[in-house]
Amino acid sequence: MKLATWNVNSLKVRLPHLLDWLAATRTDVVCLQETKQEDAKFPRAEIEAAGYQVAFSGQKTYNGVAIVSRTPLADVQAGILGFEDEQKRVLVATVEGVRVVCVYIPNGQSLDSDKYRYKLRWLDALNVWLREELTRYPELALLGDYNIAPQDRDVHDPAAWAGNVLVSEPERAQFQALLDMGLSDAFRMFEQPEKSFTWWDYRAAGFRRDLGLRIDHILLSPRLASRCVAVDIDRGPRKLERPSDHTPVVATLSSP
DNA sequence: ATGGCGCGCGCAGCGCGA
Repeated sequence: MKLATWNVNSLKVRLPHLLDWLAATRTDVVCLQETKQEDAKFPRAEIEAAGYQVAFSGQKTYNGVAIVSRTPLADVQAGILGFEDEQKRVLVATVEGVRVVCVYIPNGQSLDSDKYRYKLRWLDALNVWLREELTRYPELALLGDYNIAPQDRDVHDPAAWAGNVLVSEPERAQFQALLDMGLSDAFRMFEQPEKSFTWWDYRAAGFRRDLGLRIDHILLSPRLASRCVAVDIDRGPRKLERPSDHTPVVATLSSP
């Protein structure tokens, strides 16, 4: 089972990339972020015609998440249970016994911003809800754009990023809190190349110069971590014409 | 590098992303 996450930065623009990528990689489940489309305009028919099912929770202009799966999606729920939030950032569904949690964690903008305080409150709520969800679903995968680079090795230039959102200590502590509840950063379970990034700034030729960050992650519960045989960043889509600024991360799980 | 790009909205130029 191939389980992936990809911030597409507008599904309207990136739908051809998504369909080509699914056909080429035969990915079983992909969590999408920043679809930027209200549900009435979601391209459900195109995705279904490609042989996939899809659940989505979107809004105009900003945010928006979706889960695309070759096999049926059950018990779909949008949002963090018990946390009021107008922003569409969370979608959860069960696929082949796996509780798939798709998240678009807030960016935070800057350390002195209200958006940063929202990000930390949001992460608190996610933590509380996930602990409950984990007890109910021992096979749980948390995939998405975390907007957190967990360690300095996940940052092309840690000195330049010091004091910025995505690398601040409180955010990294929140990421660590997810690991402390028993989840594993699946990417780091394996030997990986140095400078492994999932996002590169559109500006200043960020991708060509490899000025990136690793901020898209797949966290796995112990039961799923024991089934995980590989995790890879697929830089292919980032090389296409009009790419998303993020590229997919893919985990391969062996059969239960 | 703190601009530079790309997106949505909507038809100019701004807010936002990371």
